[in-house]
Amino acid sequence: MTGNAPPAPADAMKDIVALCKRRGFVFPASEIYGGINGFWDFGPLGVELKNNLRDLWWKHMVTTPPVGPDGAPVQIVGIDSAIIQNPKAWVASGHVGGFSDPMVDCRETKFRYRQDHLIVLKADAHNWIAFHQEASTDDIDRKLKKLGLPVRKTEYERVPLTQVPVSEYSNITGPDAKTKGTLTEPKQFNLMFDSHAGPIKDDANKVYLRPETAQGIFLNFKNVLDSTRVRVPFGIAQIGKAFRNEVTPRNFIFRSREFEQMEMEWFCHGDDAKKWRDFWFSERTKFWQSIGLKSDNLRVRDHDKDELSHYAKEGLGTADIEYRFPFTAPDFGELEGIAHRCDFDLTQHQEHSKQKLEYMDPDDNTKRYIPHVIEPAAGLTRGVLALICEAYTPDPNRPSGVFLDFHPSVAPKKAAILPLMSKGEHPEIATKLYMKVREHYNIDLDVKQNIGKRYARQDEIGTPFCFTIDDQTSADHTVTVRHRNTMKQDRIHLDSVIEYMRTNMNTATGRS
RNA sequence: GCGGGUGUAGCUCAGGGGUAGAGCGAUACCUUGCCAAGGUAUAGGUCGAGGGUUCGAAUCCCUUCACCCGCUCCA
Repeated sequence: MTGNAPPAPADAMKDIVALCKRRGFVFPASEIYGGINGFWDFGPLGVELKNNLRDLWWKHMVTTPPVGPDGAPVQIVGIDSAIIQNPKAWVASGHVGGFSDPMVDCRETKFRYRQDHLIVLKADAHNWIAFHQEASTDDIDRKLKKLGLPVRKTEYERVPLTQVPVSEYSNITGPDAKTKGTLTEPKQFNLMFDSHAGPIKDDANKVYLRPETAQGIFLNFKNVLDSTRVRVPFGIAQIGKAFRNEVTPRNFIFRSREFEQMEMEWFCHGDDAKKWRDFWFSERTKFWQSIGLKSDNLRVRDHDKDELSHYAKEGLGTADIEYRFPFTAPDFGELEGIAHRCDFDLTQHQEHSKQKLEYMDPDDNTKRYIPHVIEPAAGLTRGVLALICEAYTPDPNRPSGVFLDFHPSVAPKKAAILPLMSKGEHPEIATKLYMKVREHYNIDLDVKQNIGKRYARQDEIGTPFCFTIDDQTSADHTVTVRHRNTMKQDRIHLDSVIEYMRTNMNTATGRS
């Protein structure tokens, strides 16, 4: 509203959160009870935005999947599995054993470390020094010197902290500490929520809320093969809630404890994994660009070796599609990971379940193998956040001071019908038009208040088009189209509104 | 989990032991009719929650919750 410059990125996040609440995109969960850390509710506009993204993903994956490298459309089917599965599934997947990271705290420095990241160097019987496993020899020398110990590191015994009994922690000086014995005993941080199936609360009926939707797909691999006519290579897609008991939920809906994933497991022969990984990496990048993440805030990146997950150690690794969120800038945050999971999951489930999960080549019955998996796994919740951040556009030259530059395909409201006056025949014509257009598109009808306030409101929720009925409408059956981004207007015939929206829906930004 | 900050009307914020405030917004009506215009009126708050001190607490003290920033962490 004033002539101020656009807010700095860090401030932008504050404004975005406020806008999301004010206009009904995202509310803090159970807010009237003081909220609950790590949980968020989607409001009337947020759910439309999220559903749009969800439906577009499903369309790109399942309904109209892309054309593969060989020129034929690829084959992907969908499922919707239960959030709670037999707990053995999570033992097999590695989540019960591995989805927890024992942590040690330093009482002196208040730093916290992953126990399995620390190495202990035994300088003598009672002077042990802990280091991060990646500490350079220079770092180690400097630390030894500072503590007055001889610098002879190659001669010292090196032991992972995980192998040091807690009773001997009193000998250890922490990585950033000056005094001995400040490391606490390791604490378990299991990231899986658990519950109990049935009324009795004991270990026998302990169950877990899924920390990823992927496992539900692997558990149904055989069912899908047996009930459909898919042949390798093919994909199984799923969208749904997942739960992680994050130590520190942060950054609005970026890392919450309950979130939504869009995952597709692509089953192929191990020899073809590289080809498909590249294919999906490229397809998934195009997808995000096609729905509006076009700026250089979107980037693609191959994982470093040390980031590889437990299932990808032997494979081609993971490539990330990342977005530069205001709170990560100038860094990027993960939006989607395209992982080569090898045959890890199916092999694990075959071993644990004792069920044959091999694929038999239909052209050659002697060929049996466990397919490899390429997994494009995207965060639906994070996608929504990226769309909002990308759309957020401060503009001091308009009454709202800001507008959301959504691509029309994701905009929660595609258009608003606005009678210029709340009296006379404008509202009647507007209502008629609204009833007609709403059969095709999600739109608003707004009658109250002066036209400027109504345009401002639509700007703030990112509605691409406003159709306004004025006195000329009753004379010659035309309405004005007001474009969100430019605030410019055209006049079109009343009967061509739907056609106009159809032709402009996929391309229109109003910038031209 | 640690350190710092914040919490008063839908939003932005002022107040700082003695009847709860402003601007914007919302609602109704009037006026106007293409970019948050003007007028009149109305509604809306147990000052984040709980406890304590006090004749009296939004204000002082303690506890707690949530959010933000920084650490830490994140398949």
